[in-house]
Amino acid sequence: MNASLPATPQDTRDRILDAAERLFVEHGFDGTSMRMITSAANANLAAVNYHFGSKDALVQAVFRRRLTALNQERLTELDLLEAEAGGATIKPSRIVEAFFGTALRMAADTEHGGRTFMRLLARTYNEPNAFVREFLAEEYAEVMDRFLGALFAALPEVPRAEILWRFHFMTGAMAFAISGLGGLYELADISAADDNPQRLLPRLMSFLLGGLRAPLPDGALAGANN
Amino acid sequence: MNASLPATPQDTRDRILDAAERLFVEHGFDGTSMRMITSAANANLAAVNYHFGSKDALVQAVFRRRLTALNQERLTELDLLEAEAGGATIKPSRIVEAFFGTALRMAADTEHGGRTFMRLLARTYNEPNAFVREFLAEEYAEVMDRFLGALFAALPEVPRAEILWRFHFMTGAMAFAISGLGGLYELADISAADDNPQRLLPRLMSFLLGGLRAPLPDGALAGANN
DNA sequence: GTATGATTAAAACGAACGTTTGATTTGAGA
DNA sequence: TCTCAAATCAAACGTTCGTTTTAATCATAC
Repeated sequence: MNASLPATPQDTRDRILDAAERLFVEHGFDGTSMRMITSAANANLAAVNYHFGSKDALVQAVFRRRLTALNQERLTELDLLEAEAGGATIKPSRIVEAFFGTALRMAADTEHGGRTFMRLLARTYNEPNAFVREFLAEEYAEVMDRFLGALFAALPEVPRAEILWRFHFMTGAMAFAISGLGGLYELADISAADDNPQRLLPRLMSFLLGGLRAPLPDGALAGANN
Repeated sequence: MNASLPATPQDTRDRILDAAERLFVEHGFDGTSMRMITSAANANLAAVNYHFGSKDALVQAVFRRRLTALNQERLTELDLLEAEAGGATIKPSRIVEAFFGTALRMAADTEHGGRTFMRLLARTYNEPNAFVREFLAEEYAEVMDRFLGALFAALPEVPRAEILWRFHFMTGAMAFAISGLGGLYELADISAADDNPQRLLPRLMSFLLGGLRAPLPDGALAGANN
């Protein structure tokens, strides 16, 4: 009678993670209750606390499941770039592509939930929840250190503060790129939207590199700690 | 004994709005309870429902208090630009400055709560809460229409889809600029941070204009609905 | 076949939520 | 001074929250 049958324990865990991921994007962490999650996952209410311990631990598990792999992929790509350069300077565009390209490629994967997860990640950058921020800061620490270091080395003539901020701006553009054009553009000739996900990466990359290479603001070189 | 005394009715309303604004930034809408708000505002628990009707209505009031004025200022600046140009094309940089400059100038005002509000606004762009999204879409409708139309006219050779997306990317960069460097940059030579709010606007503007003027991605001109 | 450990199920826990009620206090005009 | 509407207050409403408990069920090795 049932198509998928009693569901092995591993199944339940994964169904909960999938349901939570999707609901967190839609309603946020606080706006998603345990009952919403478990009923969407066809699991008992107590299943979350049994498998994960608490709601907070579930949130962490949702991130860890994919974020660790994403950041590992980023580090691997950077390793390749540095090995390839062999001590010589790396083109900044390659570094930017390694960081933001991996994210957008994962966001383009609608089959295995990559898109859902990246949308969650994008909207979590500005999450006020304290323990989520701390958790993400820890997960990102090494990646940020490596990529910013690589950009500092690739752009020795640019003050580090400018690079830091521009990387932050680029992250904001990426987050919005992944979130998609919201409901704010409906009046403005929606026919022009063209939200083909295939074109999103080259679109974003052009913008990011244009911003990164832009002339420095007045006074950026005067007395800056380079 | 009391410094500010029994508090006139108008005071209570404003104290509630101020407290809510601040707490929403810190904990989000769902993470901020009526009891947190009223106790932070030195008001009775029932005061919110008395003055505003409901928690949702309070959220709307928090936005309306400042957002309407901000968007009005944006429209006025655009009116000036168009009158000044008198039918001729307007420099895109002027349009970008009119939209994002007003926001960042409000964000630089720490005295009258402008900074707090803009941080709230920035982190609300990705808010999943349905009724907040609808409310913001309505508040922004005219502004988006006018500014995108102005950019379309100022950049007639650029496909509208590209302009639309780049405006979206710029908004993301602005949102992150206002939110500030989070806890993600602590490992990477925090001494280089230099978060002087005076320098934020020129920094962001250089980046935005660089991104807006960047070469179009391959295929952007081929068969695009310009 | 039965013992065993892992998983699911149903029910209840106290706490916190947004909201409402009804009484009390306040302050300005008649 | 009295009046009355506006504002504040303490208390309680019913609901939902995350979590815990206890029993039933399952798979598997002996």
